[in-house]
Amino acid sequence: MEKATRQHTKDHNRALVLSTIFANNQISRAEIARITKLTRTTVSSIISDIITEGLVEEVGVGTSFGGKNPILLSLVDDSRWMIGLDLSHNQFRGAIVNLRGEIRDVISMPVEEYDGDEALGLLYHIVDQLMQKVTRPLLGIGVGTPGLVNTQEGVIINAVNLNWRNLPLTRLLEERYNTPVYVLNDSQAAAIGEKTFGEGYSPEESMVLINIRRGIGAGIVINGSLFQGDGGCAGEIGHIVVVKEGGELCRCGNHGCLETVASAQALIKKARADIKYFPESSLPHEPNQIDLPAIKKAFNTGDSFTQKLVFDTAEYIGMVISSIVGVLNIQKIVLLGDMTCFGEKWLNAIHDSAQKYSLQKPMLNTKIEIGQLGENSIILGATAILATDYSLLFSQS
Amino acid sequence: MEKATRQHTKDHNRALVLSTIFANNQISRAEIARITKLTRTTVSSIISDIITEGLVEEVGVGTSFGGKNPILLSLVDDSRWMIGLDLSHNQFRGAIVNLRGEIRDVISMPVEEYDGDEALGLLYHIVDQLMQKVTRPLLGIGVGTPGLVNTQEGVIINAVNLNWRNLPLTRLLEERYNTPVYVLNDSQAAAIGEKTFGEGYSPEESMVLINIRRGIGAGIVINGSLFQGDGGCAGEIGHIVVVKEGGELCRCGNHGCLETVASAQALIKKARADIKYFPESSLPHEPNQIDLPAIKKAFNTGDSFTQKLVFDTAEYIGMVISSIVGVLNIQKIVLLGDMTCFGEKWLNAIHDSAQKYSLQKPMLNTKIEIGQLGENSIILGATAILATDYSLLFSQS
DNA sequence: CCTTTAGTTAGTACACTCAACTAATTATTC
DNA sequence: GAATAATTAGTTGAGTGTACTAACTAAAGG
Repeated sequence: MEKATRQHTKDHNRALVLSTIFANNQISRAEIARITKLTRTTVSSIISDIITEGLVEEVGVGTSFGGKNPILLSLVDDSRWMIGLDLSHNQFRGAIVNLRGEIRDVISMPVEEYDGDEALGLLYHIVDQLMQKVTRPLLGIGVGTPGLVNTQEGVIINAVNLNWRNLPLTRLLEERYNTPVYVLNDSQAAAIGEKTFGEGYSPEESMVLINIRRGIGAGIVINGSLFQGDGGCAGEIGHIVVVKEGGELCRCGNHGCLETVASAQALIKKARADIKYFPESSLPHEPNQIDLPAIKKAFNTGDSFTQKLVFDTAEYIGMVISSIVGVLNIQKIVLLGDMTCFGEKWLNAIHDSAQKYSLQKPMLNTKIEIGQLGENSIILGATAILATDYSLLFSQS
Repeated sequence: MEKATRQHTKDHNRALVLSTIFANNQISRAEIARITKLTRTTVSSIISDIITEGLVEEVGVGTSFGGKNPILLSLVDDSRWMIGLDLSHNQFRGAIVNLRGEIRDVISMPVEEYDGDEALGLLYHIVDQLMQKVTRPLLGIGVGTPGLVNTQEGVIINAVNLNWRNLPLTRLLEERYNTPVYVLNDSQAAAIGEKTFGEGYSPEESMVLINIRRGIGAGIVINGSLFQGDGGCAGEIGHIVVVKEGGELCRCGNHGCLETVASAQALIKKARADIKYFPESSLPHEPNQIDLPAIKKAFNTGDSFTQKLVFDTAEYIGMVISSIVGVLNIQKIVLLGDMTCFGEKWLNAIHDSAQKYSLQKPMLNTKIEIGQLGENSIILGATAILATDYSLLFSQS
């Protein structure tokens, strides 16, 4: 617990006003006062400050309801820019993003052959290029990376694919670019991204985002803020054992992890291995030709072999969701990643499975959905953590 | 988000000072100022207020380290009392508790034949009696009850054993006794109790308490405060399905829930059913004579049939813990309830199982322990939620 | 012309801070 | 061992910043 001062009060109320403007495209001072319960005086004073800082502007006059017309205020979307990085795919992607989560520029570069220092060099290269295109005040750099991350200290503890261990990425980037840096696990970033820039989330809501690609990870938002756990690896659900006996060996050393049965890679592997027993299947019969698009196509044509495989993944994902809901009773689960290409049917199968393995009551009110931001969620989440750190917005003027 | 005012600042700093005094048996104003980083002036002013309110008193003079002797302050343990109720056993237990969690009076009454309104009457009866013995200012009444609870609205949604449905207990008790009332699920209360009055917990820590008796429930403390989930039933882990195929029917309607294989009742049932196949076992061979003490005795003598049964429960509990740790990466798990009578061996078996079913890394730093407060944890937790609601402490004077 | 709403201005309240004070003790010096 | 300096504890009174109140102007509707 930290002591409270006037400054905290002020920062809090400024953040309150700013988030109210953020949530309402156009809004008057009086309306903000009604929503926040601050007095009109206080709101006017805060608005005057943030107009000076260029964050907000007067954009017109609203309609009167029996009195003077309100002056409408609006966020200046491009008054600050941020750089967001997504390191979790075959390509590194970097983007310039504004306060509304609109992407102003993107660079992506394949990383497949690189790892270790080379990968870091590629990262620098991308940021160097983006930096040259930054013509507005920069809030900072946000990074979403695979692997275990200690966000507080800004260290990537272990990113297997990139061969990074104990990489102090925050310090490296802050020294090189002299701007605030946040490093987040990719699934955690995606969760924050969906929550901040997706539709229909209230600020204090809890939600869990499950990111299913090669690996499987989750980002957990509790009462509106990211929960990272005592060791920073909350959400590492890919290695929960779901096949109790005879499970396949996982890269983590255990057998029967969720990743071995429900990831995109596991699905492809299983399809390639079993296709020879199902000559009637509409999947390509040459294992090397089986990839996710092929599986999707066969799935959509109703091929029963493929459907069985896909629904099996849904069964396991549903099991883990039932655990999550049983433990946390969080009523909003968002799914992301390649596997979401199987759409509604897959989603319903997951819901049925989750229902099957858990108490009816909590599950009835639980909504399982597919993420709204698609491939951008990680980049947007990495920057969202900057945009919602109002101290960054206030220190610049 | 709510607006911030001076009052919030003041309340916050008062709570900060008070919790500092709470955490240090005897402490001077100057030391509080150093710890909290408030100025000595501010600390003195706050102390003056809370001395007037009787919460704190000057208890002596400390040793000087080259200057004026500090005046030592101490919490007046009995300056406020609370009433705590534990409804989760065969007996209702009610107690008068002081600010240090010391029990000043206890009443317990068997509830076995009662349910519904009769049980409520019994509850009133206990509180009536306790109320007569309350000779200090009362902070309020805290209730730990089995079943699903909506704490915000103070409604017991469903307590099967007591046959309560949508019982607005908070309102009923507040109207009857005209004092603040909190109603919590029993496992949640126990978690708060352990955290507040147990040794070795830091205020902002996360922990999960797993309560294993007839049923199994968990209380989840995240960043120092109770997390109840969107529907108030976070921690309902007893009905996570752990036996995927051929599991026994659970009272919830599903098959293979954790409760059906790892609760005290499940253990007894299994022992009674299987004893006939193990004539060499040292357990009583008459099923009706098998109860928990008997099982404990056989377990401690090294009876292999009994050990197998007990370790099987540990295996399942470990599985669920592995899910919890995988999802939340919380490094402190506390176990409570009848089953803790199997001690270290059982605990180690749980740890081994959890290790087996989860990523090594997060689990290595996870500590699984047995609760420190024993049967009092629910009562103490129900009152802890009152004692740490500093607004209650401040509104009285 | 009255009422209502938006927004501003001037002054107030209050919680924390600062600087300077008193009080009491230890350490140092002669 | 007495005088002095230095340090620590705690208080006092003035000062500061932030939100609030009340009263104002401006502009619209009825």
